[in-house]
Amino acid sequence: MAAGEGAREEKEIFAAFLRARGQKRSEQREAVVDAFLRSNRHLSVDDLLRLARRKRPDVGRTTVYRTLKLLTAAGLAQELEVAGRTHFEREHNRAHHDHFICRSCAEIIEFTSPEIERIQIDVARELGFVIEGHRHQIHGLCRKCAAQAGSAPSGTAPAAH
Amino acid sequence: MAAGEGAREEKEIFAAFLRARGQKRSEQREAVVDAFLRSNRHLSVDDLLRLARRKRPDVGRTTVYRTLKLLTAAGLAQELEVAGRTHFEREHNRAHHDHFICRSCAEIIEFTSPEIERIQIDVARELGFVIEGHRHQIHGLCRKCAAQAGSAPSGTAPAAH
DNA sequence: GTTCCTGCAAATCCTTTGCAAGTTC
DNA sequence: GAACTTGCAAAGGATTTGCAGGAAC
Repeated sequence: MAAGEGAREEKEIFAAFLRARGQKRSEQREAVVDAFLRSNRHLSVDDLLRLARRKRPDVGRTTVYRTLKLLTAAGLAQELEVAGRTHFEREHNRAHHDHFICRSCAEIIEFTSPEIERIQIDVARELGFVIEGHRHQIHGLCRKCAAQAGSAPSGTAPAAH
Repeated sequence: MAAGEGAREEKEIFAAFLRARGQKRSEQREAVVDAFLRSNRHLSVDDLLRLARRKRPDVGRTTVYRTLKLLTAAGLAQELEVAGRTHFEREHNRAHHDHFICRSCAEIIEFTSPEIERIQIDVARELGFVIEGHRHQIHGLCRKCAAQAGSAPSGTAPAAH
């Protein structure tokens, strides 16, 4: 696993974040944070609970919820709604990206588009809107599932509403 | 209220939709549908319940949920997540649009961008992804709230992640 | 020692479902 | 009359909160 590249920096940020708010560290919290930073995927609360418990079997679900709140507040995590379920992903220093979500296999494919970014900013400026973040999800079928689903020529995108 | 322009057409579509599935009409269902089509805003389930009850005080929350499912299946409504709450908006014959959502006053501003549409389709094609729909929300502060929030020169959009 | 953290269980909140009674066709 | 709808109440599932005990500072 060559996962933890930036993890050190993020852990420091998190530690500073806690210090600034007069909060303390704890073994369980650390297990959750480590598991979260070690992963590069989109995790549900249960995913993270499972991962954290590999290190510390006594981590409770409540702690995972609370820690995710902290990570989000610290700017290290971002919430993401997938099929009604809340997921989280690392956020720090990540290039902005949007998501394709396959409704069949639930795979999440990330993509970036500087053009879309730019257009958004333009439109926001016109409206006087100050952008703080955004959430952009496209749902449909990934290549594999589309192929399985039968004909579905991938060149003809059906009504994208 | 000059609201119900296309409502007639939509009511017909809905009626046909029900017929095609061997389902029946009912007073309550009609009250919900009317309230929904009369509104042009983004409604929560409770909003719609309240509106529908103005016509028929005996409409139950369950019926609102069930009717919204039907409207969505019929392509007349679209789900929309706002601050963790599910909202619905009319969908039929509406140009596709995305949403700015103000985190301060919760106002929802719609915007459209054919460019973004086009780029999405291009990217999807590259990935072999078949688009069925998408959800694009930008959150931040609307002009009013940004002004109130103090300095915040609207020209300088802060880190849009 | 004080303050914060934890897990559990209970409480919430939103949404769905089972069911008996009422409607629509 | 058969099939569909309804509202209620109960069930579900996700997330939050109250609390007594334990850990960090």
